[in-house]
Amino acid sequence: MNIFADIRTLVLENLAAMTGEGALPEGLDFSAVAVEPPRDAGHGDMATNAAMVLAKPARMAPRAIAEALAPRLTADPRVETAEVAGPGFLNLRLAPDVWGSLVQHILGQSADYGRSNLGAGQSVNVEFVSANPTGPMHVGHVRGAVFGDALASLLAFAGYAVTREYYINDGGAQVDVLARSVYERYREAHGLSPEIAEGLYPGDYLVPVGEALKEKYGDSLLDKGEQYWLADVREFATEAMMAMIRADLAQLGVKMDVYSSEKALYGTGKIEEAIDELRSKGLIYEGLLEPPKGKVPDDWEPREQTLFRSTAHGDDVDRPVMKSDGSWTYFAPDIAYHWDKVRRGFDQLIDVLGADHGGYAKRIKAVVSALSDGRVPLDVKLIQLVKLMKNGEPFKMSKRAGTFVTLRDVVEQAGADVTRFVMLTRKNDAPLEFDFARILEQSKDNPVFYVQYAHARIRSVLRKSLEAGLHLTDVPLIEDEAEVKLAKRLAEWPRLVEIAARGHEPHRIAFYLYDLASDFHALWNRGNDQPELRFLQEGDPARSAAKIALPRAVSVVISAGLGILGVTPAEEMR
RNA sequence: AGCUCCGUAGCUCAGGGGAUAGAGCGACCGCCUCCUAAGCGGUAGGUCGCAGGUUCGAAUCCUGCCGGGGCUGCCA
Repeated sequence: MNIFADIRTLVLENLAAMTGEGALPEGLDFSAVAVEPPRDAGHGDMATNAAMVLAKPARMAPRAIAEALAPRLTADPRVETAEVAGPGFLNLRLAPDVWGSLVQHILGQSADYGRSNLGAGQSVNVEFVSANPTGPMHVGHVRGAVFGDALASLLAFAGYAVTREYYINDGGAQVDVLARSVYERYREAHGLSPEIAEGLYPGDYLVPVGEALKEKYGDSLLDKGEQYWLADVREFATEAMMAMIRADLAQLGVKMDVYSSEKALYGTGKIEEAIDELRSKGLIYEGLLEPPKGKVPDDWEPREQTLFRSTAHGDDVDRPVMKSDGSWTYFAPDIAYHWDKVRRGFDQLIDVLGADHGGYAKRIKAVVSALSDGRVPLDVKLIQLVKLMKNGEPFKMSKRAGTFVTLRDVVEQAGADVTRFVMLTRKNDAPLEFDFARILEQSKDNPVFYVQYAHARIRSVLRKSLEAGLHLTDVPLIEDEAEVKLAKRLAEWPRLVEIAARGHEPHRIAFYLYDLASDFHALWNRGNDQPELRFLQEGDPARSAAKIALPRAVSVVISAGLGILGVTPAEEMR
């Protein structure tokens, strides 16, 4: 039940009827007609812009349309008043019992309230994290992980069939570096002093991997040339890293549906296939690239390369898929990977990338556009950097200085719930300050506690009411304006879900929950001044039961919203 | 130089064609014999970076400029 959508339908029906009666010209486009909550609550419960939008195409005065529409709307039992206001708004005030039925509906629907059929079962692939398997996940990855996971949950709630996917970059030079680094730790495990050359990964997290390697291979790899052990060590080390990353993700509460391997694309003809597919569309050619604009590298030499004509699909320059020595660039397996996703039949693709990869968005979009003949939309969500702070001071993160902050550090200090919620209190394209001191504080500075506190208060009331043997009812008693305001907020939930899902913006859920909690706390405090508004009414079980229905509906929505964000709704605050 | 994101209250940020632009923090004034004050109410605080354009209507869309972050051939 989405009241805004329902009333919009009512408006559209009446506009159609007016057309039928000749009160409006034929063939008008009603798609811009909106029914929305007004900015100012004094204007009513919802407003429609129908008259203003239609005035010009209908060649009529907005007020004339609005005045003709108003009595038709008030004929519906749900609409109490419809007033023309401002430049032509039609402000609607709904019948008071609408809010009561809404609460009943929410309690009946429970966790399904707000679930939408927006996606209509379309399949969406959300690729996120995709951190290189060369070390533990650090804070920079956390935001992308949380964002991708919450977006996936949001889309599922909005009726999409969602696949969460991680692309393992295990095919490039960096996994060779990993293997060499682990090999040194393997030597160390044998009592030899490791030679961590410049360019190798120095982190301690590889020490146990070296030991495990010794467990498996004994001393059989010692004093052997790289060609002898590189492939085995690489596979061993990559698997160890992926096990670590999976554990990190699990700690954050992220579970992937599919792990795709870059390495698995090599030597199987899949890259060749993908490139051939592009070639068959006339998008592959041998050519020279212009030097980059602006600062030209000193050692620039024009070289003939195999290029992808990405400019035919919106990119700024064509991109090399093959190096001048004939080997693939990193871009080639990316093409094959996205070709694979297209062929698996997804209706939509989403790539969640760090903002530092922003330069790749256009070429990947070009790939998907070319390989799907423009059929499959790809949305690239860029995640801005996380600025680590401590007491308002920037907190530098450096591998060398040993202040390398891992996902594990963050989750162990702040907890998964706090980490997830805070990471979602910014738009993905805005930088985020993550202040350890502030986040550990259990106060109003911390939005997670604010929302959870509201939920905990409701659960507390509910526990008390059950102890008192109350017979709950789904029929609420809504008297006060603070209660009406809260109910209206609940009415916005389905609409908000659709807006957030449409825009791929899970942060809207977090902000909504904050507002909902705020309305709830306001009502709660009103009970301090006006005891008759308290949920639990001494000696009046029937009234108590009716008063509790509204907060129960609030807890249903908070719980659903937090569920989308992957945050546990607290039963109590300790 | 190009591409891209950002510029809204002292600070951190929502809003992203509609009416008088919002929240939190900070400041100031109030509210606990009470379902958890981890809360609530109020006051003060704004040329929505600048200039044009589109529109009945622009913080929102377009163009240009200014300022800041990120990226910018054969690394991933």
